[in-house]
Amino acid sequence: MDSQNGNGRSDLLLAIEDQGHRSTHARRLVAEAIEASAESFTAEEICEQLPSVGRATVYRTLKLFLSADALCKVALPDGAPRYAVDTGGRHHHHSICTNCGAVNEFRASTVERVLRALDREVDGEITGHRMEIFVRCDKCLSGAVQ
Amino acid sequence: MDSQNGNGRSDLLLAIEDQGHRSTHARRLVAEAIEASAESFTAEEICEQLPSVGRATVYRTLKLFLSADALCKVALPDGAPRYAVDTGGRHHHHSICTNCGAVNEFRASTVERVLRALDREVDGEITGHRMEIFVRCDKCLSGAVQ
DNA sequence: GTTGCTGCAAATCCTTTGCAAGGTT
DNA sequence: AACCTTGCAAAGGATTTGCAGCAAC
Repeated sequence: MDSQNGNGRSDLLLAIEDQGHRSTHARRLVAEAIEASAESFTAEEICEQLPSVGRATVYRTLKLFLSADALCKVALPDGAPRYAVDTGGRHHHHSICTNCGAVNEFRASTVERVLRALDREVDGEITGHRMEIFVRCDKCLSGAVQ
Repeated sequence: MDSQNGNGRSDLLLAIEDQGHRSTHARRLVAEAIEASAESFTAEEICEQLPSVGRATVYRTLKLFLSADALCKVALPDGAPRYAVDTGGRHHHHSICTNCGAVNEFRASTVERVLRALDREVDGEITGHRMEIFVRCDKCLSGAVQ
């Protein structure tokens, strides 16, 4: 659950530095806000928490984190977009609690197998996919959050 | 592939009539435009084809068709929304050709089986899911469309 | 004649872009 | 110094809403 590495430097920040992007004040603030958020969050929430950072910069920074695979963007059933820290390495999918917004990753080898099987069932050649699972997480089921 | 039933009345229209909605001129026009479209389409395309129908009405009508399960709404990898006629009855998923926009349904019993299996792998209780498969369809593969 | 529907324009939500000023290496 | 980033404000795309007039039942 520790979102900082031993150096006290944000993993998110490191991820984009690795891609040649600069480590700026605004980006550091956004990274910290993200790492302080319990569950998933919206871009707007970051903007509210960081009035000193322009909305455009927040979006640009989120996009950088996304392209560095340090963040993932999911959508609730109604399409409302949410972001969450992405820790897994390889390809994986996400489950989103529709009650509290908690996002979890799961590497479903089964899912990959199915996709391969679908290749025969589907017209054409599969080039990609999107898959999200909506849940009511254990915490919410046990009443921790209404 | 016939989108009209034997009565010459639009299936889309019938679907919302069954839900107690009125059969109006604007709705008839929207239904016809949809049934005349080859592959998937955007709301904006319908608006362009029907200058006499207000944009709000187009969206309201699309929403009605959606809630009657006569239409489906999918999103391309970049998130761009598209609509397509939904003919299948039961729960199913869609494949979308990223080249021509063709949308096909497939009832992947395998997928459902996997979802059931995931119940054990995922934290909490599964309440829903979203799954889209992106393809390059046979027609596009064979060069029919660049 | 009710009640539902329509078009219009304005509003909303999420996000991007142009640009001049300022920050980072 | 050279180039990247920033904040602001405006633009954008998709969709919704308020509302007065009109249409379907």
